[in-house]
Amino acid sequence: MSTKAVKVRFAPSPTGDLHVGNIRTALFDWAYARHTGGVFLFRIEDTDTVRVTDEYIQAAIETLKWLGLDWDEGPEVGGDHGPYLQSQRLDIYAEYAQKFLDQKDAYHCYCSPDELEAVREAQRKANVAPGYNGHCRDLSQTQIDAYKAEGRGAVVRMRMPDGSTTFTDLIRGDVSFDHNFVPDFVLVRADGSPLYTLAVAVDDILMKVTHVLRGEDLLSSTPRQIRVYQAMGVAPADYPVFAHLPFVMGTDNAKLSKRNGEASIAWYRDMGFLPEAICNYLALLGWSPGDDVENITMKELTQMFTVEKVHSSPARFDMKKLEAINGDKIRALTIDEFLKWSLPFLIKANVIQGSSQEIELVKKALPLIQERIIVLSEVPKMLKFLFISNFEVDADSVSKITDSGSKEILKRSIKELEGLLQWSHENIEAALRASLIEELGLKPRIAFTALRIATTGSVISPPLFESMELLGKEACLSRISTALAL
RNA sequence: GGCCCCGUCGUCUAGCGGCCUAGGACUCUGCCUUCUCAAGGCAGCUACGAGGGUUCGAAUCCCUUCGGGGCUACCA
Repeated sequence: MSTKAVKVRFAPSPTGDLHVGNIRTALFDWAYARHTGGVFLFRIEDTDTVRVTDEYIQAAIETLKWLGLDWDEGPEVGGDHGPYLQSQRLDIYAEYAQKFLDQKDAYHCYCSPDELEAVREAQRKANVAPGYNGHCRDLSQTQIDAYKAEGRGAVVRMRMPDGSTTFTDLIRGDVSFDHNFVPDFVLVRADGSPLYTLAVAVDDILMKVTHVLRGEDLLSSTPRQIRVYQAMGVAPADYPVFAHLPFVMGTDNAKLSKRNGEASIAWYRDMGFLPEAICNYLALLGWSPGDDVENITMKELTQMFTVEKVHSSPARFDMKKLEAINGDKIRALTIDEFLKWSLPFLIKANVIQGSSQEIELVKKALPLIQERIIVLSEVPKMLKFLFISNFEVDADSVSKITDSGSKEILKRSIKELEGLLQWSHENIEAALRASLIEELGLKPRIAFTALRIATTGSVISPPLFESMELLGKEACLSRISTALAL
């Protein structure tokens, strides 16, 4: 790897929405590129045309943008080694496939899928490592002609020489694979389209990628990539360096699914998780800055991140911890930032339409709820009472204010509040405490709960007096009267 | 089955031969604070998968074993 500048790539195959495992990989790729002052390259691996869709590709691009993982080369931003969609590089792969064929590094294989499956089945029964048996490795011209006459299609298969492949994984150390367990593999389908095995290796070389940080599931395919580099004539010193990241698993079982936390990142966005919180949390999965540091910014991540500190063992995804971090991040927001993040949720929930008066009120109310929520989607729920015109008390709270004690509290409150000259939360609190707590001798909890239900409609609300101040005198009195009539 | 990877509290982790009667965070429990809910503060519960070595000394090194996972496609 010498001293050349670092270039890291994130190359997902968008066969669905990016999930947290993909994101974690992207995050580490990005962090490593930024840490080293290198280049972050984003490539779309869409050689699996039946499973990859344009929608998923677009979603992947949007997701990276939303997370703040900006790339230096790739879709939308371009670069000197494009195009960055593999579907637009087909001629390049065809060229290399032909070269490998010419060099006898690869050969045409005429075995049908059924025949191959039969071979594997027999191997499994015989307790032998399943894999291609080399049937078409050294076909004579007459055999080839015969197959062609049969109308058989042919895939291009890479010849794995005897021996073994050893490479140094930055996270796992030296890893070695005996070629007896790495069968000849397919580079090009019978229809002429390239496979991941070909495209990934060709692109990493052509795009001058120096570091491949990817999921652990690709570890055992590394010898195949290296085989392609060899066939391309690349000197070993110019091979990318590999680092296989541990998995992110679900809470209970192996793979992340909707069962244990949503797999799709879109869900987190809709729930109101901040990108910074997601990145912070994901950074802690399989990596640690040490020194008991946990709450870090994106900037600090790029400063501290090193591949050497990445673990080799898998981590389980824990929604609770993500929520805790999200709460921390929300509390760390300035009011203007908090406002910017909250507005879309309020509008989407139809709590406000977005007028400037509404926004002013939201801005005043936000400090009251900032330390009370863990996700942004709670904002509408908590502020709704300030904006609804046809106010109603929560069905399950009604019974708590219809007893005579509560009615007395509400009556007294109206009397006190009507006489208030200046409608500030300090004045409201002082007047109510004097009357309800000191004169009537009520417990604050009892007195204020009744009032809370009457004014906000719920037993749970932002701080009562501040809420009343924001609601306004008229609305408060009107709501209390309405509650009294229940 | 074969090949490969992995193994510290429930979870994420610190630890890289003595500082460890194993630290932090999240969760959970209790308490304090308190107008609800939170936030905050304090306290508590709980871990080196097992068995052998090496060593004066091991969570840290070696071996075995058990357990988990990945790959084994004309998916990536």
